[in-house]
Amino acid sequence: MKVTRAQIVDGAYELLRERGLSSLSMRRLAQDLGVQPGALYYHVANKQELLAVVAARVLADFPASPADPRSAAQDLRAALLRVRDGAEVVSFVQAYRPDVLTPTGALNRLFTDRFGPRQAEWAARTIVHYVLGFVAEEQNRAELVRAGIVDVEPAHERESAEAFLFGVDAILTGLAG
Amino acid sequence: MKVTRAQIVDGAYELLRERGLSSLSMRRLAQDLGVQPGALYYHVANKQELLAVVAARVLADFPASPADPRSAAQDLRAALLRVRDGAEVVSFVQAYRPDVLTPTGALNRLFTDRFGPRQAEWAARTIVHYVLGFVAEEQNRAELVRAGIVDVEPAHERESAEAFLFGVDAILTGLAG
DNA sequence: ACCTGAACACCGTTCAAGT
DNA sequence: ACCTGAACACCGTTCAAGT
Repeated sequence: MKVTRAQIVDGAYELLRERGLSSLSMRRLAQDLGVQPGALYYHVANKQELLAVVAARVLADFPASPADPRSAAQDLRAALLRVRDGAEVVSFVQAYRPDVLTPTGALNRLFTDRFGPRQAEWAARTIVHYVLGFVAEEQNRAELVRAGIVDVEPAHERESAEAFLFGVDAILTGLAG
Repeated sequence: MKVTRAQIVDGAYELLRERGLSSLSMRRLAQDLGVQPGALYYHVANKQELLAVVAARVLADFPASPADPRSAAQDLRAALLRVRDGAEVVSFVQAYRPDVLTPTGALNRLFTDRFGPRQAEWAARTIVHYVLGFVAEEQNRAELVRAGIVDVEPAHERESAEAFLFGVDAILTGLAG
């Protein structure tokens, strides 16, 4: 059996999207691809590097040049929600591969007319931290509900979106003032 | 050899504090306590439950009744920074044991005079999400530097505190407006 | 060049059997 | 009541040997 790097990345992304982070192991990925675990390491340095590429794919449909910070925040949340544990993976990768995180860069640009470079960066990170924290909690709860560990009905999307925008608008109002 | 639940919790907390989350395994903890891994499960249901108790201890020196949201945010950050991976552990526990998270409750109370109960809750969560996200990134970077994976000099505490407060003040200004 | 087989050093959790 | 011994079903990673 043969695998390409592209197949590995595709497989990892699909595994994450539909089974979640706890199912995304190198061994299971290898099995899905019909190959021995060691074979993956010929195409990929290690799991961290693979996760970085997968995180970039999660963020792929986040627009490169969003119109305004408010819709950028909503787009970021939407992109993260499309993949199980999306926020957790992106948070993890953000720490050691900040360059993968296009949203921070895009938001940064939206603030450079209002702020100096330092504060534009801080403003962008404030939004991103909030969005990642909010969505991570949403998705963690969803995972626990799925696993039957927690039986609290997850809030309806209507209410979640409302709570989400409350925070976004507070931050943006504060940044504007 | 005998262990008490208190010894297990103390040991887990110490292991986390000085060695970090990646060293906090049930097997290593058992070894530190001079006991077989299975023995732990007589005192603790599973690792998740143990982490919930440890997270509560991380937050133990967060004041129960902070004076104002700004100092509450700083106190929360300080409490998290005292323990390696403190933010990650608290974030993880927050999802399935929100009751352990006293900070949200304390912040909630500080907002109830300005807002209705729904919005006070949202306001509190906005702050907490931001703080957890900010500190998680700080600590993740610190871990990667320690591991030699990333060699970027971590920002000085002066600058980190400044960036942190920039976000806190933006959020609080927005909430006030 | 790329993969297999097999190992190394780990995990969390369970449970009969011991004391 | 509490612990041990031993197992089960996993991990990520490495690497000689094969093709």
